Amino acid sequence: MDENLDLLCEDPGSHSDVVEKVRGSLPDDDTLYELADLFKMFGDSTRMKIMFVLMESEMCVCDIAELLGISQSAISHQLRILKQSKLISSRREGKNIVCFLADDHVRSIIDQGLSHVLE
Amino acid sequence: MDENLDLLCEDPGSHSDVVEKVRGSLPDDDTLYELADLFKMFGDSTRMKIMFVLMESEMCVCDIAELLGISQSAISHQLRILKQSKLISSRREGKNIVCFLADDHVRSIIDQGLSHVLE
DNA sequence: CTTTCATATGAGCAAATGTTCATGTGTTTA
DNA sequence: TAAACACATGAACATTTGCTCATATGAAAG
Repeated sequence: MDENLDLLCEDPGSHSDVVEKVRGSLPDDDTLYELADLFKMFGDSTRMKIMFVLMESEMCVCDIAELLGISQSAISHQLRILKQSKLISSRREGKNIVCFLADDHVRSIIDQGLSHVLE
Repeated sequence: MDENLDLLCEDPGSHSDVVEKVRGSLPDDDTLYELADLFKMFGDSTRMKIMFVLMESEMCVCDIAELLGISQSAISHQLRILKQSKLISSRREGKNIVCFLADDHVRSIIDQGLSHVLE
């Protein structure tokens, strides 16, 4: 038995065809880091809450802060990061800065995550 | 102009209908934290690489380590975390532990991320 | 049973992360 | 122009995170 095993860890120099094939199929490093950085945005509960709120309606900073019960400063810091990642945009409207989702991918990414979490 | 503005930050007690409506539409806290924890798994480049590899083929730990040029210990630590999140499973096969994706959502989540990153 | 190979794991450490606090910037209103 | 409001930002701090190094476990081969 086990004659079709091609994973040969004892031989570090010449690995199996499978390993070489997989090596060639990996995305380049830039793409990989960009991708990880993107998902990092969804990996914090404060940012997650902000995006959930903005999925329902655009909203100014202080309303987001009070709705979520998080300090205005904390919200502002996180909004800065989300804007850098091009996930959120904003416009000035009188005294307020109104924030909104900048990318429809946000919805589909969160939905994919939800369908995993909700079994 | 601006007569339809219903964001009233000066009045902290009674906020607009929109804010109240959004508050009711937010998922419960447990779901939110689970979701953030899920995306946290995709937010590290090492774990991302591991999942990319396993999207192509199941593979034992030492092959993953050598293929990615990352220490066996580091890989093992990350695999532990990924298994806790039910994203990866493994089975023993002789001396080796063969790892594989435990959930098809992994593919769809990564694909959604990729379509954002690749414009 | 002893050795070897594959993997797991704990301690320690450096770097990244998220918050608070204080203060700065910019816009509106008095 | 001065005061008030909305938001941004930097420093400081505590926590989390991901790695290395050393060592433990566990199956398999001799």
